[in-house]
Amino acid sequence: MQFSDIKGFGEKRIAVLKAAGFTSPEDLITYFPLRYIDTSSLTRLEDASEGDRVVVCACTHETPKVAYIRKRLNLVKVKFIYDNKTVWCSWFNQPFMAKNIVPNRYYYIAGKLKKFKSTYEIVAPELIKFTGNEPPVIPVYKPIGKINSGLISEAIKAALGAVSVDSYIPQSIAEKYELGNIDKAFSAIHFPRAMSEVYAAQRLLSIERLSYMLAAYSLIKAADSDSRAYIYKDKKDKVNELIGSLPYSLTGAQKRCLDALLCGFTSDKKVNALLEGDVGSGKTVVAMLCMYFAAMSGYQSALMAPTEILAAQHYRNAIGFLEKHGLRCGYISGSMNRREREEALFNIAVGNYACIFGTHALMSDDVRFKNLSLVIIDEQHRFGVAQRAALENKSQGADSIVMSATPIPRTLALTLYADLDRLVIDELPSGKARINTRFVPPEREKGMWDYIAAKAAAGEQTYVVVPKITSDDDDGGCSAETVYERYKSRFGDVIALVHGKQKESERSENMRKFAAGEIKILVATTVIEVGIDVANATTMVIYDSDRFGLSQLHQLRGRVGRGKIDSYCFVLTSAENSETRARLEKFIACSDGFELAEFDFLTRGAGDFIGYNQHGNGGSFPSDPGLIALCKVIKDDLLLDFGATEKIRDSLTCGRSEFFNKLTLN
DNA sequence: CAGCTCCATGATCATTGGCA
DNA sequence: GCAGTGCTCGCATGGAGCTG
DNA sequence: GAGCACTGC
Repeated sequence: MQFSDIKGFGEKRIAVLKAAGFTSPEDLITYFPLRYIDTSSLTRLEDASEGDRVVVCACTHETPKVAYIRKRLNLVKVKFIYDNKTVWCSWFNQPFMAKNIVPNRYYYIAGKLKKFKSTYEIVAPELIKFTGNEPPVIPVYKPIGKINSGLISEAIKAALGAVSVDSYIPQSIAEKYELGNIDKAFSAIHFPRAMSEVYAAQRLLSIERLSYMLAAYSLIKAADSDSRAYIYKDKKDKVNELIGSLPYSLTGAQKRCLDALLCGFTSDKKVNALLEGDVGSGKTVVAMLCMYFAAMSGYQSALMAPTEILAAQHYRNAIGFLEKHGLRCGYISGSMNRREREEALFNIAVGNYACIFGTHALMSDDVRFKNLSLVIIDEQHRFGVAQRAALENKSQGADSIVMSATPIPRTLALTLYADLDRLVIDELPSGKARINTRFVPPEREKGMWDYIAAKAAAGEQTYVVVPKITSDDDDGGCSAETVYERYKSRFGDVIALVHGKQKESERSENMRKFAAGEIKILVATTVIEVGIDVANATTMVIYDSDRFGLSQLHQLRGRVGRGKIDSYCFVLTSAENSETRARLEKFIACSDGFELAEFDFLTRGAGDFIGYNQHGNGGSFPSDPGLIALCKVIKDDLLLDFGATEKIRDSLTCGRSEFFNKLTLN
């Protein structure tokens, strides 16, 4: 089937679609609606609040006309009547709307509600003619170039009529778990007769997708022979020697994880581990000790980081650490010039470098290792199935360790990383300061200020974190700017503001001043979440704390207490409801990132941990722990089914696993 | 820093003719 | 193939935040 | 006004 078979698609539009990566109508099947307009459930505007998406059915009695307000701005504003009540609809710069709207005809009007006193208004709503036989639920797609939602819908309709989607889950298993038919689910997602059909279909697609992924992981793991290709000499004593020479001692958790890894290396099975630890728990040292161990047997090891900055940082650390102990370290990144790159490639290939650091450039084809026995990947949650398969391929026979800094909830990790041995560094280095967390009700804010002032006088510093930069959207929350002004009038000049919209120079200058202690109070958005380390900062204030996930709050809290002085984290909120209170209670009571992550996961689902790269929610990742558990069970059944296993294996080798493997973690 | 996408803004505040 | 007609659908811009 | 289908050449 071709686009040209569909009415409305000519030369230009087909070109647009091709440019967007859609070669045929079938490709559009996984282009899910952004949202739906449900004409079967009309909104009572009295019950709706500002900003809600509403749908009403109304007509106007007047002939609309265009008001020319000034150059380049005109307005069509029409009084629509529904149910004896008035809704104003305005269209800016769309003068043609005036002649499109026929008086005394009924329309469905869908858009975001604005309220003023007792009047309702919708700016630039969608207008759908009421005919009495239109579909009850109308899908809305994100336009592709200048191709509008309706046209996309037409193409999908044609495609769905011409092909059928088949499931990775065989009939028998689908029946066993009452999953329903995936082909029908695709139709339901695009052309639902009621919203309930959409939800059911989304659920099914999620299940299909995750169980596919899980099965694929298992297959990748199984295809990769478990037995090791590189035999290490038992040089644990050398590693211990190195540990002894460190200016600090390892924590119990670090030792435990390292031991487990070293035991793995010297066993006859390959190591596939997930090494998790909070920021500051010392994962990197463990990683480097492993690299050292590999080098003691004459092998190469590689550490891959997600960004150039991190890769470079690891490399610098390595120079100060591993090179001192006689190991040559190399670095490779995409931004090297030709000469540097070639030199690096040469040294890697002949084995001059024992330990190699870099970004994903490490994975490119021209990088050839002499004898790579260990691959360590730092903080990559962005790898889908395909990449994981590719990496497995690249590092044939090598041990691999995946490091993650964001605590992944246990339940989720056990599912997604079922093929990896999970090691957790759940202990922070001793000698670190305690952090006390307190809830500050509004009436105590003044008292808190006095505390901050006292601390500032004593030379200690404070972070003030706010969820957003400006407050023009005015949803009632605090903004960095308003809080900054308030603090400025209270504390004077010892204060600075930092946010993502500032010029880099301004931001880094403020950061520098804070780090140097010239500034005592830093008002900031979440830009400070990572990569700032000021030992003298002992107080953290978080406004509108309900707007952050628990894990994020935990990350923020980790910015203080980095020196020896005990620290405080104050959380404020204007939210009253019991659920947000419960979350904050949990945060206050608990200082373990993993526990918080788990709590977030169980109460709010996986949304905070998993990013989608799909439009709308069709087939997004199941965020419900119960559903994830179900997928695990289905995965096991899939692996027992020969036909299903073959199908999945095929999809992997063809690199054609389509949308079912496009999931990314963040 | 650049380039991208998403999203709010744009005019007024009431709909309307008689009263003070 | 191409010109002409008539159909349907249709804003433009800037700020904010994210990604490379 | 853009893009497309349709008609008539």
